[in-house]
Amino acid sequence: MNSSKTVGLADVAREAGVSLATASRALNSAYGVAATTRERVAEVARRLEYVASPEASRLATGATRSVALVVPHLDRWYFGEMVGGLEEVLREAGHDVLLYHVGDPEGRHAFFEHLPARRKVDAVVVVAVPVTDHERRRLELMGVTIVAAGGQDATYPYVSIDDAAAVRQATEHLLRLGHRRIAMITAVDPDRTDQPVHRGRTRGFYEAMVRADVPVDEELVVATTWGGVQAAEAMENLLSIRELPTAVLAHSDEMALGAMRTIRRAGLRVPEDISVIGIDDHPLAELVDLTTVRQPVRDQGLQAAHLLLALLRGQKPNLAQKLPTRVVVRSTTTTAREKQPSPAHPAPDTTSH
Amino acid sequence: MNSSKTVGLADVAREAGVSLATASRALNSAYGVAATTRERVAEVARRLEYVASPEASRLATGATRSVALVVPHLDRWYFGEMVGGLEEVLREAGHDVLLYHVGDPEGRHAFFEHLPARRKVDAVVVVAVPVTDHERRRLELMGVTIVAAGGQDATYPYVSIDDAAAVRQATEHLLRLGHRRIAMITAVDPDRTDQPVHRGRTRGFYEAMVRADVPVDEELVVATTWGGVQAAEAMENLLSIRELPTAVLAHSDEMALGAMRTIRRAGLRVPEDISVIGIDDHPLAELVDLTTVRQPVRDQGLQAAHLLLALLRGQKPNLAQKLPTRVVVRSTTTTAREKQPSPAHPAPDTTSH
DNA sequence: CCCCTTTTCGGAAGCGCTTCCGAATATGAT
DNA sequence: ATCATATTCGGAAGCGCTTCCGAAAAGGGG
Repeated sequence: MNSSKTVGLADVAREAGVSLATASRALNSAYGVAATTRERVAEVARRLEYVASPEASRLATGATRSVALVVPHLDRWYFGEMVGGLEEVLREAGHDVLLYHVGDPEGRHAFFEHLPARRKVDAVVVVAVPVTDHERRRLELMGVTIVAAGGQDATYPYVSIDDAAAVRQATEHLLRLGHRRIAMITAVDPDRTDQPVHRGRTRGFYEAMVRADVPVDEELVVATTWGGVQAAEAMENLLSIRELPTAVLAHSDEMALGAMRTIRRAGLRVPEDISVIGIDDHPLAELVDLTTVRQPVRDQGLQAAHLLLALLRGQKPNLAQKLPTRVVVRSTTTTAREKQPSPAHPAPDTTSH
Repeated sequence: MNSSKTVGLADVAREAGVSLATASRALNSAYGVAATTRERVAEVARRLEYVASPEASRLATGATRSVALVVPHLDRWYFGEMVGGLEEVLREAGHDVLLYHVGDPEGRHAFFEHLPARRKVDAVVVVAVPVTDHERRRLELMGVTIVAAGGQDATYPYVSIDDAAAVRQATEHLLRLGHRRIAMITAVDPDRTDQPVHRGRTRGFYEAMVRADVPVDEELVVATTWGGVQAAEAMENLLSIRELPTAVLAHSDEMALGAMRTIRRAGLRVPEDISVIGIDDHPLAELVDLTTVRQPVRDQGLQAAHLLLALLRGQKPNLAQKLPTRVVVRSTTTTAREKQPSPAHPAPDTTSH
């Protein structure tokens, strides 16, 4: 199966009539080798299709030239997009990208206790995963550079969006349309019991409301985990309130879609009866005409990777980068209706219990 | 930054009072070391938090214990899900997972010409990427085990779904609802000009139609690249046909959503005027109540990984596995209408030019 | 109690590359 | 032409681990 013997540096050196040392220097275009020699060696290497053994050079140099990506989910658009961005610049910079999925609590625990990436990477980027103090300490045991991509984590050099600003933009969009009874479905990370809701995003909402001098009805802000069906359920609660909201702001597009499903099933119309706005600008948001605030996910990945590379090079980059967001108006938001709508069908039974 | 010196095998050996050779054997639980010795070494290793240098052991053994994942997109649900499945079992089996994104033609070319994974992995899994003959030849240069996950490729041991069957199921669902004028929006891979449309899926449609003895109107099958907005445009063409279809079958859920947007913008209703069915059961499909045929994506990843591991172990697993699909009925399909609907607004101008 | 087999372990030779150091040769100034 | 300096290159010592091979120790049978 395996064609012939793999060619090693020794073969190249012999063929080019130089020593191993010179061959190595020539190929790494290091200083101290005559231009003509370098060219000759390079030529031979090309002809022989020589590929350096990464193991050997890593052993010799100590640098692994690879970085670990620690990701909590792979199956959500946000993470795929982020990883895509990271991978692109990392790969172009000649680094290998190792993927570590730390989904559920057990997987998470396993990762931080065993540190499978130990001794294998020069750096790790945690994407949108809030690390506990203990986990941080474990990570540091690896003794490598760490950066955060996305999420709300200031423990490491990071690039993300300004979550508060994003929600503020969404809220202001609704306020501008005349909405006053604005509901918010906040997201909480299921793995992190110590931090009940998404702090930044929630804060942005309150900021915009007080700034506009509109009182917020606490009944209208509900929390749930990320995910459409969870948000759909949360929306049921919202619909069981006496005085319905005229608009709802969800912490993600998936959640917004879930809310819309509940609204429609209750016989209400979007946006005539209730406006809906999400966050992300998920690719499908365009297809369902969802108004949302767009965040540049892929860019966050790209920037985070650049940040990491700069750090690795010993430069002093900007350690805290926030990328801008902006609202994309589509057709799920409109001006606030005047009076309470009467549902065609009553809302699902979610009265009290 | 780096805490103390990393402990090496030599430290463990010294501390345990044995030779390097014995320490190595003890830790790899190889044959030929007394149980008590083994235990003592293990204990010391644990206490010192010893972690073997993967570089060194790889260099010495020749096995890399890592596998490359070659993925054409990272930002689409299907691929994230697939990668998630692969990563899970591969990681549990102690392998590292290297990610290689081969998106556009240049990236693709770069990958197959430079073979960046060369000498770095024991195996590669190509996920849903059809490889050309030339690419196949390049890949083989790596001299490693190869499997395919998803997609329509029989060049390597694979696990995927039966594409023809999936579309047949979708078509039969529509036929059962009384539809006769069924349109299909087929997907074509933009990187593969030599293979115009998705063969399997397209075939399944024709099979179901002839089996039901319903003639297919060639005007009703249109091709486009994967993606919602592309499908939306394709749908515009479909709506400019004199006698409208009563149902449309899209090759993916994203495409189905695109089609729905066009239909609704044309003032027609889904499903009353036109039924829509997709393929995949994208997580958002549930939220928008899209009827679709579900394919087990994550399972394909899991199975593919197991297949790979078996191959690596020298076993003889089933080299061609097809996982079942089934239609999930939601609310975008209903019985065929009797008469031509009259659009509230005329369809967008797509008449001839 | 001796000799032969089995078990346990240490020495040492790599794995394929990088890099320090010094030798050899070339370059330039005087 | 001469000497100091700069350039180019080869020898050799690792990087941290695995594993072959043989020596030493332990076990067993007569």
